Amino acid sequence: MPAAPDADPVSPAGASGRRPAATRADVARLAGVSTAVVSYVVNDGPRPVAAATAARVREAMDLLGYVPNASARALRRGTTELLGLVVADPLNPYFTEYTAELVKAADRAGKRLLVVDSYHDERIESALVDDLVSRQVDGLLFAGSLTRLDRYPALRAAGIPSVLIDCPGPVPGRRTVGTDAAGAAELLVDHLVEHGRRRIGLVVGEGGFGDPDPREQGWRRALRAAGLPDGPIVRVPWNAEGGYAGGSALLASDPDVDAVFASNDQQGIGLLRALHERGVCVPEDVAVVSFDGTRESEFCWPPLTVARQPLQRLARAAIELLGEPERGRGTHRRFAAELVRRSSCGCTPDQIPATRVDVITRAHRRSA
Amino acid sequence: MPAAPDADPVSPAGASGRRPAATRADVARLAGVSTAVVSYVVNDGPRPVAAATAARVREAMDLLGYVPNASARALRRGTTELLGLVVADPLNPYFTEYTAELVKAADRAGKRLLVVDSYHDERIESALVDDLVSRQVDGLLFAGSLTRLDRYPALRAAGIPSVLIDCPGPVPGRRTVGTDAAGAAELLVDHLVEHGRRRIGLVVGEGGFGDPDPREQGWRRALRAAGLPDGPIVRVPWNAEGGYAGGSALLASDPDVDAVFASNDQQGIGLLRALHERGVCVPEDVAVVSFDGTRESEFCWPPLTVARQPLQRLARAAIELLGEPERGRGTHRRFAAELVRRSSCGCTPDQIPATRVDVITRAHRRSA
DNA sequence: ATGAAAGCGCTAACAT
DNA sequence: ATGTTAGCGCTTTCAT
Repeated sequence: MPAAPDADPVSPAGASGRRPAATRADVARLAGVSTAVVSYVVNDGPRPVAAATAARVREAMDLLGYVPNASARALRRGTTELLGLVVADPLNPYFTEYTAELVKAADRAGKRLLVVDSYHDERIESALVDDLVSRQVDGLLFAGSLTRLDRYPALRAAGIPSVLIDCPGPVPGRRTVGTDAAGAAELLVDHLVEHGRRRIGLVVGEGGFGDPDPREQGWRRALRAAGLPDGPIVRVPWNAEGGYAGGSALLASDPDVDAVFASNDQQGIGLLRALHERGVCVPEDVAVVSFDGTRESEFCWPPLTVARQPLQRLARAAIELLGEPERGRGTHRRFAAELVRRSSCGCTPDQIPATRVDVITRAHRRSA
Repeated sequence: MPAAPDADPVSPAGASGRRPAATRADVARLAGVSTAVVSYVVNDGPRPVAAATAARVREAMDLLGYVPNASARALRRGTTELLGLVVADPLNPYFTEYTAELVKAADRAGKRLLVVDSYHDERIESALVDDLVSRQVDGLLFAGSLTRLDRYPALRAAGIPSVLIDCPGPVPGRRTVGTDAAGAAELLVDHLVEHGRRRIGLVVGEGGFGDPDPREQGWRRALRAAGLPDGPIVRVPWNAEGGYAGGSALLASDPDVDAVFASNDQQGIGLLRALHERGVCVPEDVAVVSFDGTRESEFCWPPLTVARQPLQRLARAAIELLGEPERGRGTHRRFAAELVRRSSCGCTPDQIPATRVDVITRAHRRSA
């Protein structure tokens, strides 16, 4: 006799009218065990199961194409293995690269990341946080904004831990991770000084962390230490358009500028364009350095000398911090940026360590 | 006397030992109604509730800081309002920009996006898909790989719809959306021909869609139509390093090349760097164009002339497609790319429409 | 307009 | 080592 349409155990239904997914009870019935045993097999505990029984259960699961229902499990266990990430500026490659590292770091901890974009809009952010809380995320990460916890009573009430992941300094009562931005600025400005630059401008973002932003503090401190006067400052948005506008303004206001520190890569890249369009040579006429060290900084022209943020370590620290017990006074994990010499600062090829593309070139020469 | 730290009714528990979250039953009790009524209020249906009663319920919810439990709701309703997105190449800005648009488009449909990165690894992808199925996602989006459905029986068995979102052409039995890549290549090569370029090379990726990749088909077709011989081809990875290596190879093998079409922006950007390092002027000596039109293509130097993919429309189409009833033969939604003239092709300023930065510059001049 | 209650799939305490 | 079962929070049918 012809098999019923449902005979194929793996994809038992046609395109339409598929039969309901197998549950734990179906598996138990087919394997001739109780539902508890199936649970023990699926979760590898908490009770032991005889090897032969476990094998029968696994066979039944395969046969039925059984997939556990995460909603039911979450309801029962009270944990979703889900983390929320709220990104204020999802267009900035710094944050997308950071996000990729967070996805990896979460994965290592067996968690999935629910990414949500707020575009710096408090109302959007608020609705999104409510949704994440409702979805019972085990933790919340905030990127690119100093989200105030008291705006989200639901978060606090649910006792969901949260971390500010792009935070140059500690915040009382909060868990924070970040790169020492002031130190990075000093590193960069010192380097420009070593190259003999004397009139070093600053392009900085609007509404950063603290006032003045640590990047500005570091820039100023390094200038003082070198016995140099403050260079011109311009405050613009944290993006390439901002850097472009800032570069134009700087050039117009102070023709003697011989170097500029851009507070993030995007501003640095916009700045580069402003310089190119005016026929200003980089680094001969004006040296440029920036903070972040995203991939784009390596492939613009000329390649940007940067203070690179250690994204992998930041991401892992952020995930770790979520798991740690609450400490009333807050916890800050600070990382140092690393100076990456490329050519925009005035370094010559012999001063620049080999990069990925150099390796490519060499490999190509060999094979040619 | 100082208020106890716990006095705030909204976050009633201290940092530790917080009390369990309020449930629907708590709200019902406080409002003096049944749990069903609370449901009706929360969901605005399916049964009507008297205005006064609804107000009482809402008050009780506020008082208790009640947040619905999405896991319980999902368990009961069988839908999570969650979509999965599997990204093969999360480092490519094209996909991160696409992802941001998908997040927005999903949001419009009241859904959240669970983003997961496969890094082109089938084993990782497989584990990730299983997890997403287990989490009961309402649909699955695959970016950057032609994932074969038959590798995921669980997906099929669960009847979860999926869409290939970066697909230049139809695939039998699948839902797909994509830009007409062959048409985009023609658009670009035609444009180079108009600029008088005669020896137009191609940098293309490895293992694209079909064989040859539509970009190569379009490039060849446009050359034939112009009565030009095929230019040199080089096959390299779909990233900046690939474009760099490809550019180096092209230049070495064929010194007469006067233009190159790069199959994506990243390759175009790497190519630009190879050209710069060799002192080749763009566009004077070699014109460059690429396919994608990511933000980075606008801010590299010189700005790249590109065929831009309509990401917002693609993203919306992808989300829509998930909601449509299954059609056995598959559905493909194709979009045309748009030619964006910038300077890398040889267009002069008067041939280039105003861009964002021009507007910035003008605004700056006015205010100066 | 509202209430009572079954049951979604799973886990784990308590049986045996 | 394995079975039984209560109950997680919610939706919705069926009463009233």
